[in-house]
Amino acid sequence: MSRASSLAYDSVRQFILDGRFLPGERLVEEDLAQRVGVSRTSIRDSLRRLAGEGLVRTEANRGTFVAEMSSAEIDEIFQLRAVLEGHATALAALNGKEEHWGQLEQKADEIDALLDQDLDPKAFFLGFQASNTAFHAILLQASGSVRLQSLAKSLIELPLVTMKQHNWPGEVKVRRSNEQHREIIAALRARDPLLARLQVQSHIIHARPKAMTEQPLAPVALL
Amino acid sequence: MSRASSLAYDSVRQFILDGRFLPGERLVEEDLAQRVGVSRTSIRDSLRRLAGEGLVRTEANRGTFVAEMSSAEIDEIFQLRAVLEGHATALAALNGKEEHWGQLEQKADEIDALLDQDLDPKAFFLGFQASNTAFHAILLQASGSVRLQSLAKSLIELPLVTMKQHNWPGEVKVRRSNEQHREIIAALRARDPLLARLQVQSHIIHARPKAMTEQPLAPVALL
DNA sequence: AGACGGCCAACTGTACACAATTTTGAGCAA
DNA sequence: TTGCTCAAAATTGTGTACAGTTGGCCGTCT
Repeated sequence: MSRASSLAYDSVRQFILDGRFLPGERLVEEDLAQRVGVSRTSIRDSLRRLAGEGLVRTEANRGTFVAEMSSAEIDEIFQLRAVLEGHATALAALNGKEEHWGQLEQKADEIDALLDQDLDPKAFFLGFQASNTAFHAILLQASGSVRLQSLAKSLIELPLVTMKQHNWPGEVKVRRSNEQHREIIAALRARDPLLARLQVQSHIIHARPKAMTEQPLAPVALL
Repeated sequence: MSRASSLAYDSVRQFILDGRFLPGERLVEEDLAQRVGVSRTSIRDSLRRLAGEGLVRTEANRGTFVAEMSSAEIDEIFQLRAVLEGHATALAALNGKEEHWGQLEQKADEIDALLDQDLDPKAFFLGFQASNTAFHAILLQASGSVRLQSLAKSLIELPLVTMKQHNWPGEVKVRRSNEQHREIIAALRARDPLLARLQVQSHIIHARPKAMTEQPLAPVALL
């Protein structure tokens, strides 16, 4: 599973996350093979992996399609993230090292720097997304649980398939979100697993795309 | 991904869960292909899927091996199960239908029936495992969250790769475990999400294989 | 017109052949 | 014996050909 195969995987994944293929769209194997410059074999390999991660859906003898997600499903995913990352944070408060807190702070600083920079919306969003994703990745890493890390990581990127620019967060939301990041770091430094967990849960629940919460949400039932 | 492919997947999966291939053992593609009676292509497909579920581990250009799990990892998995199934149960208490409670009760009855039957250890264990797995599957189904269901299901079967007969639960543990099942059903009937979650968490933490808990465990940090 | 049925094109599923890489082990030197 | 080198064998990675399935198009019959 070397060169061609991982190139295929990275490329197709990128196509989907870029929005170059929209949710529900059919992914024709030979077409992808030509675009990436490898054979169908490697493309099929990557489609299987992506199906395992939930980014695409495969129907027998009919093809594979970019995953479509209803707002209910996205909400489900955010609740699961709250549960899993909350747990990860509690573990991090117990097991994490000093170096992790520093790395988290660095990502929070990056986000504050973006806020001072007055960029156009797209650049701002991409920058925020990069730093924010990194923040949560460090949190997961600090938990020390490899399995938890990979479960949560795949959940985190699922909504990106659907979340396009209509629900980019504004500057105000980002500012508030980063304040929460600081509070999380403080709870971790204090080695308070309960507080840290609650703050992460709240942080993630608040981060749900707002456009999709017009209809009444199912109760969160976190605690 | 029809006949040959799903036959390959089911067969290889069964080989691993049966213990016909032991943890750490190398899975040679052509060997599997001959045993199952399909071509390497289909075998490779199934190995990719199994790798996604964590049942095997694939190293580039070196082959794929049955997953090995340390007792620390197994403990990690049980903690994750407690978190996820606890959440599922809270959702079930809110969303579940009457029919679900009946199905759960039926599985608990099956386990009680086994206890009265005085079988040999292996038959007893297999019977218990079937009913117990079904119980937890119904619980997940009652949560109404498809994503949560598939995440938890793959976690549930991971330890089966390693758990061989040296840590089969005795009759006493099974009896206690089924009493917990009854308590969970009662909490669901009462539509008490908090109580139901706590009972499921406690139930799963108690179900951790005991042989592996001789060394001091990491704090559970569930709440 | 509408429904039925069969043919054709497009695509997925499977097998196999060849290329690339790793592992094995025989031969040899220290 | 131990360690090293190198070539053969075994095994995985990739490409391609062919088989099987699906869905649409078009003609025919009612």
